[in-house]
Amino acid sequence: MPSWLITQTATLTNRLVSAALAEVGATRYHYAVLAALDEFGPTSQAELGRRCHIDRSDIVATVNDLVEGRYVERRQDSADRRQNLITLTNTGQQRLEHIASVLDTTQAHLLGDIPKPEREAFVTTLRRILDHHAGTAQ
Amino acid sequence: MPSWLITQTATLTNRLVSAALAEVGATRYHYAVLAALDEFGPTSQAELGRRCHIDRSDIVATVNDLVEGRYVERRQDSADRRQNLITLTNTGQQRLEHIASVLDTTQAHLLGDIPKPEREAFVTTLRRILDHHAGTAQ
DNA sequence: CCGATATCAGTGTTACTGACATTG
DNA sequence: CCAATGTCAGTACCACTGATATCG
Repeated sequence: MPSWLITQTATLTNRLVSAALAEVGATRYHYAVLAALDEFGPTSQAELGRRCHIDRSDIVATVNDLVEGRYVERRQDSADRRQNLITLTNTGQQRLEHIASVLDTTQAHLLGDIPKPEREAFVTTLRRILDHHAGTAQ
Repeated sequence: MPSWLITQTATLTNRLVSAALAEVGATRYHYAVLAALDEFGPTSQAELGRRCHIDRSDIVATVNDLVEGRYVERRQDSADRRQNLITLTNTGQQRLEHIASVLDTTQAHLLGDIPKPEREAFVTTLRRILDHHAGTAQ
């Protein structure tokens, strides 16, 4: 049953990833938001949520954490005062690189001896499934 | 980042699967335990936990639910009185088939237009990852 | 005494829901 | 008036931890 395999694999992945991130005091949400800011530049919270598939409510808490660590800055958008513009700081940039290197190690451990072509096909399929549901799933 | 894709896919999968199961009043744990009983016959709770990768504590609650619905029976093993032997009832057998058909539909929706060979390769890789960590992860 | 089993109580994370005030 | 945004409180499920009692 593929769905069971997917969730089992995800459980395993989450255990490894969470443990690795916990050692540097981060969470998956922290990484996702930092990476999105690095890729797309200053972004509103609602937009961050859409890009990372994270709920608006959870973005609030995540950004609170990141502001506290001086990894991002939150300021009101003067053009649309409903929105907060979140920007990555230099410290945040370094933080992201650190977290990414930790995740690289974890990834290698997770995928172990899977040969590269199979690994790439696997990633392609994951991406295809997600893309296929991109419209229906926020 | 593969691990991010895996967890995103799992989130999507869980949303679809949980929604489908909720409509028939079931959970993923219910399905896993019923399926394990169908495959392996009467089993102790600890063994169920190992087979399904579910914690012993959670097996207790799951079996409680299933006993309440008359889907399984729990009785003490006369050979080893520490153990409860859990057996699938006829009602439970029907329940399992019903849930499985619901999941089949969900699965088809999830995997959408992925061609069969790619689908099989995907499942193979999932299995390989899980097997590779079978020793380290209970 | 040690190990395995079942149970219970409780924790933490993730994902989500509903409500509200503010702004466009 | 309606829609979007940010915030807060609370819920549900999943995974896990620790303690306890029983039994082999």
